[in-house]
Amino acid sequence: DFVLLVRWKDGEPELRLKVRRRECKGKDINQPEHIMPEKISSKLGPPPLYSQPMLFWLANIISSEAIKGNPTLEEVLATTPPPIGQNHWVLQLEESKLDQAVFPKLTSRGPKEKNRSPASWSHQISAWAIRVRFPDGVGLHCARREVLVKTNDSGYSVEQVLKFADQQNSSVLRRNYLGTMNTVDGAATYLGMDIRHDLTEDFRSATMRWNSDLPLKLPASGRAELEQQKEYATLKRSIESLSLQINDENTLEEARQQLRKQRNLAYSKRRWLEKNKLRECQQNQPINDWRRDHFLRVLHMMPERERLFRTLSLRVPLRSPQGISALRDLIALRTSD
DNA sequence: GGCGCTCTTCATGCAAGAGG
DNA sequence: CCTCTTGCATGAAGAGCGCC
Repeated sequence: DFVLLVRWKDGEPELRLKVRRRECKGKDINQPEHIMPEKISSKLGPPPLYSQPMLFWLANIISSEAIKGNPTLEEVLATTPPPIGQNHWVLQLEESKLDQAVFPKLTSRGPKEKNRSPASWSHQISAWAIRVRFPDGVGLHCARREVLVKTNDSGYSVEQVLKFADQQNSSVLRRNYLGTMNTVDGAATYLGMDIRHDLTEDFRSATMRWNSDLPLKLPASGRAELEQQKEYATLKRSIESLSLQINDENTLEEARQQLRKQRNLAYSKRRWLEKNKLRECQQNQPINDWRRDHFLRVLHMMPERERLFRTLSLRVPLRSPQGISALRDLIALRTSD
């Protein structure tokens, strides 16, 4: 279930999206629905672009040509709701796209038809965190937990929080998500002072290590150490001997198949050793000056990414020139090879 | 010690990139 | 173009954790 509509908000058109998860917790009835508005703001103005959910949804929707008539970004943003009489206008979706994966598998050649699986998500998110130099990775549920802690603290009823999280039993929320740290400002409450809401956040993230010098590839010293290892050397020799046998003209085709299989196993074993060695190097990497970073040196290689690097952190509305520029870049990245 | 939940590890297969 | 090699998805098993 997927409804995109446009309505007036403070004299300007605003896009709003409602999605219902098709699969959630292994059931297919009573799925939770989530609403995402285009405009999010506070006294300080809007949040940074990267945290505005409609940015990514809109880029996703437009690049997958999901709206009927396949309008451009500019046409979608120019859509205005009816003046009087009706509150909103629902943007019709392309029927054939409704079954398409919202989060498709992405390969180096662009999106694939198939859905991304939850298991691979969990792996990938952790890998992304390592890539942005958190040596310990990040669990899929860390973000969920942070959302639920803050939601629980925002004055909503427990019933609404549970519905939001699609949890049936409040003990799951209390035990597994809210954790041991409560957000009550005990001292201020007792003394009748202003209650603070920013006390626990830093402690929740205090164990997250970050190292700007985290190696993403096995350094030469690590590789040398690895090659000294007996297990690694044995593997290397067995791969070589298997390759010799495979290339031998006298080897029967059936035997060759078997040998290939053996070699593939050896490859993955070797990969596993290399990965472990890399993890070890990452864990032991001392923390150096954070300003020594390679990112700025390779940034120029993809203009879209270079612009996104600058625009995504700006605190501007989605419809601002910078917001539209970010949307265009995301669409370009998502549609190009 | 078992349970429920999640994350990590490990094995496997397939597709695509790299290299000759 | 063919073969070797790598990257990644996938899912089962294991580990860790808190609770009872």
